[in-house]
Amino acid sequence: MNPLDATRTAARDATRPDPCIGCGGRLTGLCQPLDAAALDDISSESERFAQPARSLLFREGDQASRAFSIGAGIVKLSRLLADGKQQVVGFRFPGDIVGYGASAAYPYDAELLTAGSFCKIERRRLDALLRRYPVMERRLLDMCLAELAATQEQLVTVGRRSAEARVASFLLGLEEAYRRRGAVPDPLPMPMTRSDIGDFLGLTLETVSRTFTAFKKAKWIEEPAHQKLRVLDRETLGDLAEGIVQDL
Amino acid sequence: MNPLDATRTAARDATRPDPCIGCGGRLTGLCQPLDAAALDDISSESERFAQPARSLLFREGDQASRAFSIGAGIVKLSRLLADGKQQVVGFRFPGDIVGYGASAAYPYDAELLTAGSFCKIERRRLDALLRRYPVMERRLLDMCLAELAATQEQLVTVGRRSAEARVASFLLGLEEAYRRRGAVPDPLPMPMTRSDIGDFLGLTLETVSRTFTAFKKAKWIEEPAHQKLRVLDRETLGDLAEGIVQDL
DNA sequence: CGTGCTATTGAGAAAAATCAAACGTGGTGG
DNA sequence: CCACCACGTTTGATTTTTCTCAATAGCACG
Repeated sequence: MNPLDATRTAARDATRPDPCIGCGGRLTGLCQPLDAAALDDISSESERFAQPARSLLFREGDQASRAFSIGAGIVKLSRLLADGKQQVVGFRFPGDIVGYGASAAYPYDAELLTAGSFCKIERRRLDALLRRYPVMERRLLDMCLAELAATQEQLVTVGRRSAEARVASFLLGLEEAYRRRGAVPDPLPMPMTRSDIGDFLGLTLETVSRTFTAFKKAKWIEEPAHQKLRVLDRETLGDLAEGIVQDL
Repeated sequence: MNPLDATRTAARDATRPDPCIGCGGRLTGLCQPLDAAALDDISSESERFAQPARSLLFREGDQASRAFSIGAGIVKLSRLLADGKQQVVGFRFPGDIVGYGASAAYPYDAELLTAGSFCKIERRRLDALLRRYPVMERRLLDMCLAELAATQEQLVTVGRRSAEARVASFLLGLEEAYRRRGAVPDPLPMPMTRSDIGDFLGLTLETVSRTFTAFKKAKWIEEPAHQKLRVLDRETLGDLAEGIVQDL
């Protein structure tokens, strides 16, 4: 299970006029299991919009009255602590649902790392849809279970692995996140800063930077341009992530 | 959200002859929203049993063909890494569901810290029940969302807090876990070892031990007996957990 | 009454954080 | 269009926290 992306999505045969929640035309999100009639029904309940990079989808503590489905873009979910430190809870990709949780207020900030397009739905309405379409609720449960598994995996990474293992794990996870959604771009877009990555892995930005430098020197990765990544030695990074070897 | 226990349970009016899944007579788990007819239905699908302390409910990698509901006892979920290190993913309490996840194999060991009693159900049958009783599926989704929030909270604790803050957070979380399930026993049973706690918090057992000693010296907690805990200064521990003060 | 865990305590080592400085670079405005 | 500025990144020196290794002590259980 890859902590970077929570939901698993299977490609679907038909290509329908992009209907609604979590479907960037590829029908890969929450609506994936629905039939045409249901999709029409749902379109009327939800609203699409776009936002620029670095803007906030919502803030920690805001009333959690809306859920969002990512059509395009990458979202960072993060909590700010009393002493100013930050923990990134996860990154979310197209097809993922953001903002649907157990509590009445959002438990973290959601910030766009890239420009993005979304589908917004009132929580109340989404709950009604879930009652009406049990396959949709099933799908949401499966997405939630996948996200839980990913978060537990991330807990292992942060709790018990060395700095190099954490960074290796992040890099492979990023690649895996793209793989799950279809073809892997080459090079991979990597819109997160060293600071974002550090806050995700429980490390400082300096440690992340040093580790990137070391990985580049070792030719395990390269950064052909700003915010572009190419994984050159998947094998070694995997061993490093697992702690089978502890190089550097 | 308390990372120690994932599910929130509301007390219920009627006290029925203990029916099935996750109901230690208190009807607090997955079956909480069901009516009498449904409960009868479900009883026939599930099987009860008990196990002694320190035994395994299942092992990481086992075929995940059964889910378990905890009637009594405390369960530790943990992953073993290649280098022998261990990460405790969470502790589970009566009313919680264990072993129902996204993947075909269990992603962690489940070990009883105390003697426990359980309700076992084939995954296939549980899935059928979920289709038959949408309120049950809804309940499972809510439990999953709560568990996700708790795990994210734990990620913050492990990723960004000091050793003392982590231990303080654990102690308050333990108390909160009991509070959620009714009256808080005094003193609190704390069946986990220093090593279990360390593996939960991403610390060594020595660091946990030292921190406990310091907290006892400061009179913020006491251990009136082996594996018994009393929280004496909730206030200070809370400030410490939040990083508002960094004592010691 | 041993014996095997679990816990405590100490000393030293190591990993990562912190503090600090300089460098690139992308974006903005003159 | 170019210069400048803010921000992200890199790199180095030093400090701190926590880990590791080690030895002892306390208990529960057989």
